[in-house]
Amino acid sequence: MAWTAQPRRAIPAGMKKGDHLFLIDGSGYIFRAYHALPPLTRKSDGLPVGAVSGFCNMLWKLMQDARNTDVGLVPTHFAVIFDYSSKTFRNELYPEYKANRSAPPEDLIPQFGLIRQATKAFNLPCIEMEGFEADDLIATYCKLACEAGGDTTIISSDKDLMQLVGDTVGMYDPMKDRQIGIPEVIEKWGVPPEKMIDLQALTGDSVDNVPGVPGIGPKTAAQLLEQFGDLDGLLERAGEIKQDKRRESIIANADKARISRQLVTLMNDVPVVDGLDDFVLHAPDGPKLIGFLKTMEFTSLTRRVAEATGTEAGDVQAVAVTVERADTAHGPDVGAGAPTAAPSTAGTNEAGAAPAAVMGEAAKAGDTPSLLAALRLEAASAARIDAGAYVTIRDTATLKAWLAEARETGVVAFDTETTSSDPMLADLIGFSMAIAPGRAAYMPLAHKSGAGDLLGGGMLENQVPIREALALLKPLLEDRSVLKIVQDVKYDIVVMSRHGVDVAPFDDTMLISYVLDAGTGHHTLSALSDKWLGHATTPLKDLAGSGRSSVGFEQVDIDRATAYAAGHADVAFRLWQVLKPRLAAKGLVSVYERLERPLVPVLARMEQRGISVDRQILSRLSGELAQGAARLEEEIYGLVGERINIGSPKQLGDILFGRMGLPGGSKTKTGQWSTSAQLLEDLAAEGHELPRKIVDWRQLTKLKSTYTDALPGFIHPDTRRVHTSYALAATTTGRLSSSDPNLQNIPVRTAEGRKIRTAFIADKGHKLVSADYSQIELRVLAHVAEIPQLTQAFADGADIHAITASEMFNVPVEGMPSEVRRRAKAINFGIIYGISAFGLANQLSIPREEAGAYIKKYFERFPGIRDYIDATKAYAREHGFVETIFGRRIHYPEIRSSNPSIRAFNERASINARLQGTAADIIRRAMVHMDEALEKAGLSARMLLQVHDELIFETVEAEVEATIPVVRRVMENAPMPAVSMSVPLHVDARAANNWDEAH
DNA sequence: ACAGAAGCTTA
DNA sequence: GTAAGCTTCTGTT
Repeated sequence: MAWTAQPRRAIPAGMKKGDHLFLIDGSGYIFRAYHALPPLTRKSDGLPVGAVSGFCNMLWKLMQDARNTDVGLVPTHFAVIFDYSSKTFRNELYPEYKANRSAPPEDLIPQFGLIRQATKAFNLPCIEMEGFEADDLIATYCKLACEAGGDTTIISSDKDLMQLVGDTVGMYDPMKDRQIGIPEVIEKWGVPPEKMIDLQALTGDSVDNVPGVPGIGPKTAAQLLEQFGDLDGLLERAGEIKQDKRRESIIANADKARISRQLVTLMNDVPVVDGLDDFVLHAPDGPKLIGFLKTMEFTSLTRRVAEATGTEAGDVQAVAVTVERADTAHGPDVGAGAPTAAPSTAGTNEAGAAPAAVMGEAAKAGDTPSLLAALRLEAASAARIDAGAYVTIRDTATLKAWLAEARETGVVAFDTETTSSDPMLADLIGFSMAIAPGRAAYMPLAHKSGAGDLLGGGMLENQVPIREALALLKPLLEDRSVLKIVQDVKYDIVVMSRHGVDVAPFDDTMLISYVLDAGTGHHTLSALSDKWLGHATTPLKDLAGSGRSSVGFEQVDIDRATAYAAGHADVAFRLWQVLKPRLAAKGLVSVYERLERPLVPVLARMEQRGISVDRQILSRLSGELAQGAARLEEEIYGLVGERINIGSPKQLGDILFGRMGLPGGSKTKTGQWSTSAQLLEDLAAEGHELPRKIVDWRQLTKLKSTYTDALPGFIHPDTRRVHTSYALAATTTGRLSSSDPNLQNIPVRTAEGRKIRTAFIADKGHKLVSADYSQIELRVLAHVAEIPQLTQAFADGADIHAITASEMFNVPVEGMPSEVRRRAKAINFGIIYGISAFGLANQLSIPREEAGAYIKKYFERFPGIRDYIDATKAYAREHGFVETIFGRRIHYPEIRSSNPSIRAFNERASINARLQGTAADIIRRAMVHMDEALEKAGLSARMLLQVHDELIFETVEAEVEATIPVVRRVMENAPMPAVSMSVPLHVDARAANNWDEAH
């Protein structure tokens, strides 16, 4: 139905019973849309319009939806409410209110004005008032509407507004398509709307700087309000609270709670100028609205509005918009900051060139990558995902039809459903695929009846047999002309590889997101779906339950499994359409193509190979550790006088610093005594017997529980090797991480710990080869900061810490005292970590002033490093990210925080990220090139493990001598040809029967 | 049963 | 001072 069909009210008159007022929290929406939607959607002239696009889509959708909903949700009155300025009457109440709000992001600033213009283009009133927040105006209009007998719906999900919810006032969250009434408020916060004020007064709000009562969160607050009725009752009878800390905190902070209550209470008697009769809804002026939308280049919304209003879009001219530009000429624009030396050839993988028809109808000649990216996003965020529309594939004929269609389009998203999150143990239960947005299917393969007896229930009927299914899938999954889209493809590659299927070529939505947005959150399917599609995926536990009562996916009802699994393929497909063009738009294609995608099969092979671990060695060590720990336990009990739980820092602290009265006890942030190793070591150095024994006990029990006892449990029943799992997208800097088990933190520093490494062994007739980069991060620093002395020292193969000490303290390297070198070494590490006087002082156990003096001295001798640090901070602050020398971006969205410690932390992290991230890129490149180099050299060596700057191989004994030079060459030349470093890289390599001796 | 804190392992 | 993951204890769900 066309919009113009909306019944008009002839005469504007206030409001009457049955009327319905819609109030949009415009300011809240802007910020939410900005953060939820693409960071950098831009119009073709560079104007950032992501939030405006979201706002217009929302407004339009809201009106369409509202018209289709039951009676009572059709608006008769409509207004959009904005904040006027940051200073309000609350600042007089409490000067710190919202004081830690940082300035809006640069690319959001021009959008404030545009959103007001959008509101006017929709023919809607745009309401704001100096000295009051939008929330106060909303409260006031709610009250006016209620008094007039009308209903109100507030378009927002802000908890600050929930206090207004009542019989005639509801809320609606347009992003999650969720109505919020009294039951929803109670469900979310545990209190009815009228108690929200008291709840917020207790919990406070760190974003707005509302203090609240420290230590009281929403759960505790709700429980207290339940018990005491309201805040006043609680404050009066606070003495009755049983928990010591809670009682004390509430008594001590009663004033804060009272001021917080004033701050969060919305004012509902603002002297507003516009009355409700000004809000009577009028039909939009088609040409006026379309003119605006055209100007903003929101093509698909323009088309939809034109259809609905019966306007011919082609007849409408774009209009002028006024923009408060922060700096559109130099903003973080697409294509800027491309890697200086990374080549950007298409590569040999057909996956790089998806068929134009699939990549999008909009990709016509003349369109820029960023325009395509913007169009994709607009379409995706407006689309609805219907889980009821998916198909269940139950026979080979249907499967063949889907496979034929996938081959035709050349692109297919798929996902596997299995029995385990460990791909080496996972059994295939089902397979889902999507060939276009909304066109997805699930093929159950091994679902069982839920009514399982001890034998686990029988296999259900009407499922394609796994062998047949795999035989049909294999040609498609291996077809070089069909691109497979998968979220976290390494998992599926390992699973399919165990069934003899070699998945290629592929795109991985998780990795694309990681390249685009490292540092801005997680890259799981659910997070990406929320962020880009505005679609909440169903948690697995909704289907399979959790904990004790959970069942395997094979027990999940097939209809529900279809909605879930096909939904994943559908979402992956849509995400790919949105995210892939953004790589080109932001100049990040080569990072994805060179550092991410090719590493996936390399890591999949490493994980599948695993490494041999000697059970007997671990078992013997475990016994020794148990004995040592038991002896220490008896000695500790003797000294303490009772059998405390040594593993409980709480009990330990109470005994050591409470009962025994040892000195120097400091506090953790929860107020407990600190019993850190550092502190116990200090006490031991003062001659106390007990702390030494505790430190020793901790070392033994740590080694036992984390390593000697846990590792045997990871030995695979079939391969009899240990298969770790590498995460490609878990760190912000580009490093890998390892888990299940983590083989990147196997002990090495102490003799006791190193024994664990002797259990990692080569097969019979084989050797382990360990090759590690020497000082790679300092070499990267010397290169990027262009420090002549350091570059020269590395070129000479000199002792870098000694050279640093010599420069700083004017002492010759010959005969240098080890203490002098140790301090220089600590400073060098400090630089890599984004040095602070506080941290260096801690590390060296010296006064902060002295540490500060060292740093000052260091910068005098190496002014280039100070310049590098300053330039990095400035760049990060301007752009919100830093880059490695290969163009990898690492984002620091909080770097402009007004909180000095948050800001300083982000500055240090960004300084470190360029160095750590570049080193991570270098070893990634080495790993990508390694297998081919070994094969070319006719060597059978296989890469098994990566530990950040070290690679561990297994090779037949006879080839050890030939392997080491190849490995060194590949690692040392890894930056080439993309980057030619001014500092040589150096790799040490050794071979031995176990990891301890090889390292 | 789960979440957070504390502590410890690595580069 | 950077970047991770795992275990134990503790308090809450």
